[in-house]
Amino acid sequence: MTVRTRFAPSPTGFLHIGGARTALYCWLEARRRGGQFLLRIEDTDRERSTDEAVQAILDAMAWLDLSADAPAVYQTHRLARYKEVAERLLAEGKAYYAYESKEEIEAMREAAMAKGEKPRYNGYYRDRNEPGFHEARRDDPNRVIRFRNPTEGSVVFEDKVKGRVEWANAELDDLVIFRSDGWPTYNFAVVVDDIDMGITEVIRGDDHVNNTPRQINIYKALGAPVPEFAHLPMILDKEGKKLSKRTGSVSVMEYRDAGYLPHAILNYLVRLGWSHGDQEIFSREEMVRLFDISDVNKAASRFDTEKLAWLNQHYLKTDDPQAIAPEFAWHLERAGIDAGRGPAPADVIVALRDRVHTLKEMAERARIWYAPISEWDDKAVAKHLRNESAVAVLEEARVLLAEVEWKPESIHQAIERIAAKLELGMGKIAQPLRVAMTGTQVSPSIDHTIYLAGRSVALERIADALARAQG
RNA sequence: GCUCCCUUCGUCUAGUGGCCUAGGACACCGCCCUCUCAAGGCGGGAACACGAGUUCGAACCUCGUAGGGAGCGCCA
Repeated sequence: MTVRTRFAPSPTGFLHIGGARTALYCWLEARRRGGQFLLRIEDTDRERSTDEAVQAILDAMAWLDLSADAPAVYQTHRLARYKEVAERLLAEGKAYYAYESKEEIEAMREAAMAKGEKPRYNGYYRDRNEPGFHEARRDDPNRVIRFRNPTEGSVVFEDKVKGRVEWANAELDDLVIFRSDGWPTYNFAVVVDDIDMGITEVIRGDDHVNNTPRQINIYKALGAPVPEFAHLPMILDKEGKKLSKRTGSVSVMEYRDAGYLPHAILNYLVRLGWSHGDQEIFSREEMVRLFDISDVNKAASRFDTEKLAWLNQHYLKTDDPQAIAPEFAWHLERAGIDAGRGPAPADVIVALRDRVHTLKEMAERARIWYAPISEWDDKAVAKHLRNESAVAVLEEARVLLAEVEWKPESIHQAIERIAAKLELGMGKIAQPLRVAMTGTQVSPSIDHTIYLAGRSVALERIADALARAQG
């Protein structure tokens, strides 16, 4: 039997970090075992689902390059099928109509809580099947369909992450499977879909563990094979609280905006709750080959942006600059920088990748090569430009850089010649030139900084700096 | 309240009864390198929640305790 996993988000917002990890694990498990990864949009909550959210989730999945093996399934397109299955359950006596109002249900819950019991439905209509009873109530606005849950015994399943979980049926009540508005509820739609889609491995967040026994009972009532389950622990924020916008970014696409590479995010996520010995760096191929859902940890883990940043820089440093260039260009544009005139983005990446953790930061630092210096650091000017040796250095540079072959190595040699001629250390040479080229005292190595500016811009800036040094 | 789940350095984790005076990574600190900033190299501090038990021996097994989390919807 082919392994089939699915990622089933409800489109009520963007794809968040936790969802992305769930999707990744589903994708990896399917890939490693030569199976299929499917996508299902759980949009039965018509109040909160939006088309924009669907698109946002699809976009994020595409950016992370987690592709599904079939077009997405939308629950709203499957209403007829849910009705058909519910009718069957009704006909077989495995489900029944109930007519309590929401207020009555609420009162029932409160009464149970007051007695120190678990709030459950009392099964009032469970056995009301005298002739004509339900026909008379066909149009009751409160009519729902409830699942007739077994009352005895227990449900046992072997969770691939949590291990053996056992649940007494006595703890479960008769859940609503069809609402009074004519739409199925989550627990029912999920089971029908997973059966119809041939899902063999249900991988999802562990906030669903409690739903699993109920769902297994529905599988059994339907006579369908029960899939394997794997419940992933939560991802918490730095403080150990539930991830929320208050304490940092939660949306995958916000991380794109912040300058992270998709692969860095994937690598971070795959290591959050899973490991392969001491290995930290995983190519996509290695992830697919080594990942095993059974090796996932049971405990929740915290999202640490600093480690993500380290990984991001690792990939900035080791990936082919040409491969990163398009994403970098996207950030340049986003920063309002016109990359049309100026150095090749790949060259800029090489110059800056040891110095920044994100592409956003890189774009900001790259500005000096694509636009005029907008701001001069007064301290830098005072310290490195306003002295005799600086003037001498700049004058020598103006001459040499006008004729040197325009490549970093030659520029480097030219600078060394200046140092030798003026009998100055590199510090006395590089800093004035750096201030001249950037307006600040921080930049990549001075030869590359000059090279990336291009000859005409470099000479212009030196002339400008000379004016400042003397004025 | 009830049910279920979880607990190794600050963080992510290795560890499945002797290889553990508990390993790696991020972060932090120090030194080296150095034209600035980084990157890099070398080194350092830092953890088995607690208590019983089983055993010749326990981070690993059992039971309690404490702490944390999830769920208990006509939300998903």
